[in-house]
Amino acid sequence: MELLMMVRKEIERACGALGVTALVELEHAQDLQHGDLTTNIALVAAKDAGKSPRELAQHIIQNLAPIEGIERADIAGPGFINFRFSQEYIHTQVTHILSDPTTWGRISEQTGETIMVEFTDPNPFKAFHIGHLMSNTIGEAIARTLENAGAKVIRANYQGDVGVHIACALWGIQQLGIDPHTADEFGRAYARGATAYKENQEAKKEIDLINKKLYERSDPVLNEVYDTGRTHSLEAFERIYGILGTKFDHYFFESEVAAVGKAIIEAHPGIFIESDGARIFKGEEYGLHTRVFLNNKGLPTYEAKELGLEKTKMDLYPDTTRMLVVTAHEIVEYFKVLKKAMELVYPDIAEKLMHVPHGMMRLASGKMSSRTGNVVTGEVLIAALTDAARERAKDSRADDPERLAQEVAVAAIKYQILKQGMQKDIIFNEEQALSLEGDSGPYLQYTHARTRALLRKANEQHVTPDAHHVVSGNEIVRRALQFPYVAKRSATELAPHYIAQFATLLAGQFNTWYSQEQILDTDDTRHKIAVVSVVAETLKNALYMLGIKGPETM
RNA sequence: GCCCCCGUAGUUCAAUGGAUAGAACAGGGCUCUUCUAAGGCCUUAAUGUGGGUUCGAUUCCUACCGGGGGCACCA
Repeated sequence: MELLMMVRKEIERACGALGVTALVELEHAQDLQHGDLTTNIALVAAKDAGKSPRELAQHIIQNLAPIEGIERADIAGPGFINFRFSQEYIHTQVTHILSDPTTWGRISEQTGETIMVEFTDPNPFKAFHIGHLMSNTIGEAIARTLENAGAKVIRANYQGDVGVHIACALWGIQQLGIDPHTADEFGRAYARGATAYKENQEAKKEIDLINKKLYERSDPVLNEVYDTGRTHSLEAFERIYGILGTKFDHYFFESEVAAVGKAIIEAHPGIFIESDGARIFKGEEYGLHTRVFLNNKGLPTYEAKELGLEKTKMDLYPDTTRMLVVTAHEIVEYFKVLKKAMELVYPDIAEKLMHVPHGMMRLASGKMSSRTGNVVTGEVLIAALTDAARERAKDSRADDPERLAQEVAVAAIKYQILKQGMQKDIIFNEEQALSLEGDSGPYLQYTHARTRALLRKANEQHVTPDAHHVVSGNEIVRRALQFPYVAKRSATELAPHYIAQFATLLAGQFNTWYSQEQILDTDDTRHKIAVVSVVAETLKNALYMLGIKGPETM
């Protein structure tokens, strides 16, 4: 990273000397044939300089002072200037990676920041479906990417434990005679209640009554069912978090932020005006749309609760410098209204808040909906994948095949979500989801396990890595050296898929090399083991950032 | 109707305004007497349409077409 800055400074100096003032963009080359670093400065500045791009590039190169770590600079294509790392630089970097593998890839861009990342957000008494799996996967990866960049991260989970949807579920539990001690059937109960609420006037009245009683906590029998069910629902979620590898620092509940939100609305009558007995915010005045914050019964809606939530977050964690809310993009428009309202009510908090929308998990059969029960639950998907992975794990070298099967299953799910840009929906395809081959999480795990096996063998043979003048596998090492840059981009753009793409590219390069070269028992084994080590540590740390386990054996 | 997101091989996805648009899956053909075949090699195949900006557009702007989401008391 430091070298990149030095090179950029030197280009700027050389350009300045030539009277060229354009912004210098220096990037890692995508195609390593071109070199390691590349700039398009000559193409950008050619017109102003009154020279052809290649001619200008030539002048810039002639003005460059030697840079330590750079072997040479040359012109290519329409006028790119490409820089190549020197062997000494590569050697230094590899030595550094081998001596301190755990910090490899770590950067300091977000040092000093305290960032709260809210994600997953399932509702008790409702199914934990693959949409929640998606939010959890993306949120955890973002959290880890930010931690890698030096930030202190607070993982938060916000859950709707009050409101009509809960009343629907409780009604369903009563109707179907479901035991509130087991959360398995809650999804079905909710679907039953939600359907009845829409289609059946009698049921709607009953459910509204339940909702009122819950709000007042006036019915001891109902309270008992609610409290028991809530506890077991949350415990069921906790089991899934355990499998997925997320540990939350704090759980926020609608029940505790509702009053906070309501108070804020009432304290700002000029912003949240009365209309048809409700309190609304006129988003239209800001090019957005109008939303209801308190309904005509004076009860806080989602919007009001959200207002209370962000305030509660800051009260609890006053050192927070940024607050991210990771959700599906279906609430993008709501969130804009919320953000505008917050800017008027508490601008200092609003400024820190950022909505991070991701695509939706959808089924081939249409939109997933817990209201109709048309959902694939997280547990079902994990179980199906674990079954598939177990078949393979039987023939593996793992000490604990069952554990491996689960780690592979989680990797397969997470990678499928993280390999693509977050904004896009994922059409859930069972066949593809169950695939453990090709461009997949297990592919990365397998490659990692393969590197570890080589390192174990090398260790048994007392072969130590030698980072000097790595010849075979040189291009793999040069690719790996881009890791911190990729990590930086992921952190600043909140886009973990760059890590996933990078890891797959590196793994592919390694596997090709592996199939062509003998690693152990050759003259340059010590150099090759250095390459293997670099790949192993890079993949391990990249997988960690994605929230995927890197087993030692497979 | 208004607002937001998305249109890339048969399919699922990549591509920082740049160099020959990359992978994987599916199809066809090879490859374990050698360090992990969940691997590797070969092979066919794509930027929705029309304008514009630019030295250069998958990327930015615009219109249209297609898909998705949202648009007042659910979340």
